[in-house]
Amino acid sequence: MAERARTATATDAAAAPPRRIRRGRGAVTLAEVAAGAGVAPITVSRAINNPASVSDALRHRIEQAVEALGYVPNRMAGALASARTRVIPVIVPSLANVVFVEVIEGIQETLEAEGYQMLLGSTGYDLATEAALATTLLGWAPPGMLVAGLRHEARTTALLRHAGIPIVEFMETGRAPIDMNVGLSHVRAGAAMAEHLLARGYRRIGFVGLRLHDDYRARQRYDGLRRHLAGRAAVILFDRAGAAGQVGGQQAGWDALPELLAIAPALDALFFANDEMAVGALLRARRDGIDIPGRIAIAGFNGLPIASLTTPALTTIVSPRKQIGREAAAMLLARIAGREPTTRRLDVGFTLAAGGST
Amino acid sequence: MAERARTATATDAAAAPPRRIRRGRGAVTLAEVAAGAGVAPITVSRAINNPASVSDALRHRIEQAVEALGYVPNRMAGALASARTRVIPVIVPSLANVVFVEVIEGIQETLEAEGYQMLLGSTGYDLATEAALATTLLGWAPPGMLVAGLRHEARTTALLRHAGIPIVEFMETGRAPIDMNVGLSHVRAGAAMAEHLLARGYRRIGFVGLRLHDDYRARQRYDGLRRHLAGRAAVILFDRAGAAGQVGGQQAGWDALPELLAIAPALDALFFANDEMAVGALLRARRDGIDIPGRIAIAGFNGLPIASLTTPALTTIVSPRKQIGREAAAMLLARIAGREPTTRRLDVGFTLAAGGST
DNA sequence: CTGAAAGCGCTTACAG
DNA sequence: CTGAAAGCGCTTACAG
Repeated sequence: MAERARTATATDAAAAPPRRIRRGRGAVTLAEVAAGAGVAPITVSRAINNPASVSDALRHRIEQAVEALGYVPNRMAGALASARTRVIPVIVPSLANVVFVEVIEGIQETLEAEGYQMLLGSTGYDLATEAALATTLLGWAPPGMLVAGLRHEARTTALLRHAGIPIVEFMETGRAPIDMNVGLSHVRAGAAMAEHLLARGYRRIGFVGLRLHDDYRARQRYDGLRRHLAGRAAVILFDRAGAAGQVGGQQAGWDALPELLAIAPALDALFFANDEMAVGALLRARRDGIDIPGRIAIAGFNGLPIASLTTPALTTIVSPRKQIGREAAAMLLARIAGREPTTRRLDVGFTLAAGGST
Repeated sequence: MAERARTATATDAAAAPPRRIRRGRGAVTLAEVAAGAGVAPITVSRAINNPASVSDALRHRIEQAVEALGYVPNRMAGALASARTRVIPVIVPSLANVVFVEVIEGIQETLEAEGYQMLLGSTGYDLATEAALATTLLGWAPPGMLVAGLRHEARTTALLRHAGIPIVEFMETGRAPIDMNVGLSHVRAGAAMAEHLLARGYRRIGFVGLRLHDDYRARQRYDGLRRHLAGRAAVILFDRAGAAGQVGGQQAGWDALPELLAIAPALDALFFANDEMAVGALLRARRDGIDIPGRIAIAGFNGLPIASLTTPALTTIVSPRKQIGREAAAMLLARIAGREPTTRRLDVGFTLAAGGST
C-alpha cells in the first residue's frame, strides 16, 4: 500500500505518513484511492459514506489506501452528484455586535450536532449587500437558510420565497415571515421598559440610539416605548452618529450622556438602544460624579453579563439570544429532515431585569 | 423571451418577475437559460463570467432569460469544472471572543474587496475539532486558508503543509509557520507589561487567567511577564475556572478580585489575561470600595474601547486586531494571485496604553 | 464572436 | 456485497 502511495505521488520526496494533498486539478481523487486499493471507485465511496455496506476486508484495504494517499473527499463533487449539501448559510447584519454572535453560537451548536456546517455571511446592515449575499449563497445549493430579520429588499424576499428550501428569519417577530420565524417582539420590549419607567415615577424619557437608520429593531423598541408612554409621559428620540463598525458602543454612550443632559436637562430617564451604550453612560456618570438614578435614570437592552456588574446595576431587558439561535436552527433542521416543526412562528419572549440604575 | 421562460418552468402558475428557483435536482440550469435564449450553454457561461466576450445582442437576450427564469448559477458545478473557488476558510477558536471577531472583520473586509467569500469555522479551543474542521474545509478545495494560531495537532500541520495551497497562521508570532504568519509576540507583550509594572514600583505581581489550559497565548504573556520579572519581583499565577463559552469574562474578573486579595494580600498588582476580566475587577473594586491602584494595581490586555472609559482608566496592551486580519488576508490573496508578498512573516507589534489603574 | 465535445470528482440508479 | 454506466451543472480547451 505504502509502495503504491509513493508511486502515486511521485513528486513527493521522502513521504512517510505525511500526505500529499494536491488540490484543484491534481488532488488525490477517489479514483486514485480505488486504484490503490484495487477496487472500483463506487466501493471507495461506499466505504467512506456507509462503511457498514462494505465487507470488512475491503473496508480495511480502502482505509489504508485513504490514509497512505492522504485522500480528502472533494465535497463539491459529492454535493453536485448527490444534490445534497450539509452547509447552511447564515446571514447576519454584523459580527461586531455581540448579540448576533451569541445567536450564531446557538445556531452553530445545533447545526454541528446534526453534522451540518455553517457558512456565515455578514451584510454590514446593508440590504443591497444582503440581496447579493443571498443570491451567492443560494448558488451553493444549500438545503436551507437562516437570515437575520424580517425586513429585506423585495428581490431578496422573492428570491428566498421561491428558492424552494426552508428558510428561518430570526431576531424579531412581527410581520409574516417568508417561511418560518423565531424571535421576540421588540415593540413589546419597548413597551415593557416604558411600563417599568412609569412605575418608578419617571415622566420625561429619552430614547438614545446609534445610527438608528440601520437599526430598525431599535426603532421598534422606540415605537413600543413611545406608544406605551403616549399621554402619560414625554418622550424624546436621540439618534447618535458613530463610527460605522464600531464594536460595542460604550464610547457613544459615554459621549452622549453629558450632551443630552445639557440639551434636555429636564429629562429624568434615558433608555439606551443597547447595554453597551448604557454602560458607557454609566461609566461617564461615574467619572463625572453624576448621580444615577438620582440625577437621571439609565436603562439598556440585551441583558449582557456586564449589566449586573456595574454600580448601580443596569436595568435592562434580557433577550434569550442563544435560544433564538438554537430554536431557529432546530426549526430549520426539522424541515430539512422532512419533519414539521412544532410551530413555524416562535416568540421566545424576554425578561426585564430591574437594577439600581432606574 | 418571457414566453419561453414560462414554458421552461411549466409548474410555475402565473410567473411574472417572481422567479422560480428549484434547487437540488430541479433548479434552473444554465442549459435551460441557453434554451430560453436560443444559444449554446457555453455562451451563457461566457455572458455571465466574461460579458465582454459576447456580442451585445446575445448578451442582452441571455440577460433577459436569466432574469425571466430566475437563474442562479450553481457555484459547486462551476468550482468543480474550473477547479477554482473564491471561498476561503477561516478557522478560529471562538466567536465569543471579541478579539477574534475583530480579526475576522479585517479578513472579511479584505477578502470581500477582492471578490472572495469567507467560510468561517470555530473550534471551541479544541485542537481535535480543529483537525476535523481543517480536513472538511480542505474538501471544498479552497484556493488558500487562514488559521488562528501557530499551535496545532501534528496531523493538522501535516495536512495543511501538504495541501499545496497558501496558508496564513494569524494571531501570534513565534515558531516557524506552516507557510505564512501574521501576529504579535505575546511573550514580548508580557515582558512589556512587566517592565511597565516595575517602572511604577510594583514588586508583587499576580497574573490572572481564565481557563489557561486552552489559552496558550495568555500563557505566553505570562511567560514573558515571569521571565522579565525574574530576580526583580515576585510573580504568582492564578488560573481561574469559568463557564466555557462565557462571553467576555467580566464575571470572572469580578469574582477573582476579592478572592485573590484574601489569598494573597501582599500582592500589589494584577495583570489580567484580558481586558474583560480586568474591567470586571475594576467594577468589583468600584462596588466594594477597593482603591485602585492604591490598594492594588490592575492591568489588562487587548486594548478594548472600554479600557479608556473606566475610572481609573485601565492600563492595557493594545493589539492591532483588525490590522492582523487585513494583513493576513492580503498576504494570502497575494500568494493566491501568484504574487510573492513583501514578507511571509509579519510582526504587527503592540502598544502599551498606560492608564490610572496602575 | 460562437459552439460541440470532453471532463471536473463524485453518487445514483441498475445490475449482478 | 461489488461494479459498469450515466449524469450532477458547469468550464476548459479546441475548432470554426
